[in-house]
Amino acid sequence: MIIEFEMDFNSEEALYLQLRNQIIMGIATSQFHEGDSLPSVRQLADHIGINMHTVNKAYTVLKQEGFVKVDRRKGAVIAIDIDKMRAMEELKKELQVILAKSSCKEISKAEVHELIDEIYEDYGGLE
Amino acid sequence: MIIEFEMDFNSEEALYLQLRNQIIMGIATSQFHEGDSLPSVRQLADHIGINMHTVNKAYTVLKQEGFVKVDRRKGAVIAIDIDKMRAMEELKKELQVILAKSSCKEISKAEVHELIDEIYEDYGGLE
DNA sequence: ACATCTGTTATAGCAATAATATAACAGTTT
DNA sequence: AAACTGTTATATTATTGCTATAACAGATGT
Repeated sequence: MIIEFEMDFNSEEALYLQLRNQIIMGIATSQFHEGDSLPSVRQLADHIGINMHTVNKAYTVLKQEGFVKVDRRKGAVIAIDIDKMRAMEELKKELQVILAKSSCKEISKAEVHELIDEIYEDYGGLE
Repeated sequence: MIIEFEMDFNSEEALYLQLRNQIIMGIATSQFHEGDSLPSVRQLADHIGINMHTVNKAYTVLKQEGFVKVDRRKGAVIAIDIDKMRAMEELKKELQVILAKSSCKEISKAEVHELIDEIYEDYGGLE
């Protein structure tokens, strides 16, 4: 299975974070499932034309954040560690800044809700 | 008017971004109003014990993002430029990553909505 | 007028981060 | 044995964050 990752080399966002984000969104959109193996660091690095260590850093972060476990045999395997409390706290902290910005720009609560629904449609999670 | 900013010098988050975020949240929570002047870069820098240029960078970013206009006489003045289209696009892009994370951690759509309402209570914006 | 405040600009230095390039090591698979 | 896996180590380059001085031009208060 080869997945297309789209790197923006002109972005301010670090390459390893772009990769991390796309993998997380890939899990949320069911492109990756629990137990799936991600490509090896060398394979993926060659494929998208970046350094091995940059991919490795993305995998290490994903491990740290509880999205994958890395196995010497199978490489990085999707394995979600659900620490919901921690996730809720992070979510709240991130939303506080983002919503403050939105509120200042006169985006209504209803509009935010609509946007949430729209995005959550693609994420096949719970209701 | 002196406002207390709480800097975390051990945080990974850059000081100028911490300051930017607290000012934006200050606007959202009506601690600052349109037309209010922020402290001068030197005053604020001395007050919180950081360099003048770090404060200046926060102000410059806030100007860039349309939250303040800086006047040679009055310093940095709260002046919100409402580019709603742009704000909506940014919001969507930021939410996509955050909600993907949340979805993976089994945070339901309903729980996100509750959190939004909770946060928006403090932001005296539109309904 | 003079001193003091404002933002702005320039230059420099230091530390940390991002990304790359090799290289080697220890397991696993074929 | 050869080819793959993640892991670790070292080194280099570029960029960023933060600090430190210093100076300039415009506005303000006495």
